[in-house]
Amino acid sequence: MKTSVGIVDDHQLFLKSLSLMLKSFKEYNVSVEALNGKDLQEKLQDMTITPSIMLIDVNMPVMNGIETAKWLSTKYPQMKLVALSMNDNDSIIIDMIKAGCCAYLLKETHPDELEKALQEINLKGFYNADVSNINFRRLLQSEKEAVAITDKEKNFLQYACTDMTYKEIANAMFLSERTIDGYRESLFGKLKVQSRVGLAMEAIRRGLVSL
Amino acid sequence: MKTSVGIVDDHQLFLKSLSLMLKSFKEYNVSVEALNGKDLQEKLQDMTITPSIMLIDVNMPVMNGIETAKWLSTKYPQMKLVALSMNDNDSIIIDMIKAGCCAYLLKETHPDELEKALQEINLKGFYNADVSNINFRRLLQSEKEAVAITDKEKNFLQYACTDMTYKEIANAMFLSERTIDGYRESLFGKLKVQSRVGLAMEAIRRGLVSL
DNA sequence: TCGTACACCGGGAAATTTCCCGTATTCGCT
DNA sequence: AGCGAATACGGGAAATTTCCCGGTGTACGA
Repeated sequence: MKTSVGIVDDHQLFLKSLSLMLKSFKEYNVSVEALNGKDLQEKLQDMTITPSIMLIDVNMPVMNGIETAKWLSTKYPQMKLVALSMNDNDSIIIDMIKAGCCAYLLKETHPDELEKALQEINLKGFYNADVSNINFRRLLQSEKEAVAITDKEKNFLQYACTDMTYKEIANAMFLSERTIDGYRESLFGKLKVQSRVGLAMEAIRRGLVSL
Repeated sequence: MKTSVGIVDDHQLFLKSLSLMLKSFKEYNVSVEALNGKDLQEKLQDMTITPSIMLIDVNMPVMNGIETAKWLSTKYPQMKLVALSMNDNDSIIIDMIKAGCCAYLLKETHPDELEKALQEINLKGFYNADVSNINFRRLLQSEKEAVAITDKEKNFLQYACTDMTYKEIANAMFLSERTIDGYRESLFGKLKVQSRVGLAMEAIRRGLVSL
């Protein structure tokens, strides 16, 4: 009996070709392909037998990796979640693990490694690539709190990653500069930065703003 | 006779699975797989028959898409170059076309579209996806100048995308704050921004810094 | 040898960011 | 009714960014 796997990734080319590769693994079969979390929700609804392993891209529009992972881990607790990420300095990956992922994989991983990872997940329930050059120091350092970013803060972040001055942002958001000040202050604390550039960078890294 | 295709992409998982997909297309065969420009150079050296189409990822370490495309278009002028990009607002893509690419493809493209594109490139020598939602306005607007960024400026950009103050950057680069000032000024002009945040954002967008 | 381009540097000032202080309102909860 | 938490706001000041003014030294071709 083949292991049923699902994939969520907004890059169709990657999604489809990865699917093809998994199918070539003999032991695995791809039962769901979705372009984002929302898409996945709809597709899973119609299914009676859900996949036992789900590969989830971190950066997606509409519904990102974290939200998707959280939703899956509550709705389908027995499903094994695997985070797929582009860069190893993605501090968001720790959030993925907190959201219920039992493994992470970088997209520069070799296919053999992927197969090995899937095998191990099936056997042991998790996989941990010490082989991978993921930047653990950085991750553990920021591990303490799975910071919760408000919708308003997220909205402000969008503007903060821009050429606009705070005064312009305040006008655009119909708020006082002081209020904006508060958001900035709060986010500086949450994301552990001390300048607007650092804030913008961290926002990008965590996929809080889409570029 | 199958058409020989080469792929350059730093994400092995994508590289290999895309390769698998291309091979499944019947009309195509993958003769080279490389992780970056440098890697490709070495691998092409040993080949007598070079691929007629080369798929090139834009964002790569060691030797990025632009450099690779430039090198290929001078060394192998008859080779058809196709740029592969993650985001459609990648202003760098216009540089890829200038560097000799006859087509661009987004990674969220559907595989069928890819096959169609390859077909068209083989027949007409180019492919233009008006179907694609690429942001042409933005590209054309920034088309005028293929701004040349100095190595020193690129180095400075790395620091500019950081929490560091200019004073700290100056110290780290063993330069005066005034000199740093000059770099900033110059880059503001070249990238058409008016604040450090804007500079950092544009640097990320153009792939000038790796995040 | 002159001119010009270019990388580097400095003083100073306006604008913006960053960080203090504190207040008022709303809302849910006890 | 009181209380804490969240949200919005203001005055002011230090730090940093941004933008002027200028200068020196070196390299390179006319």
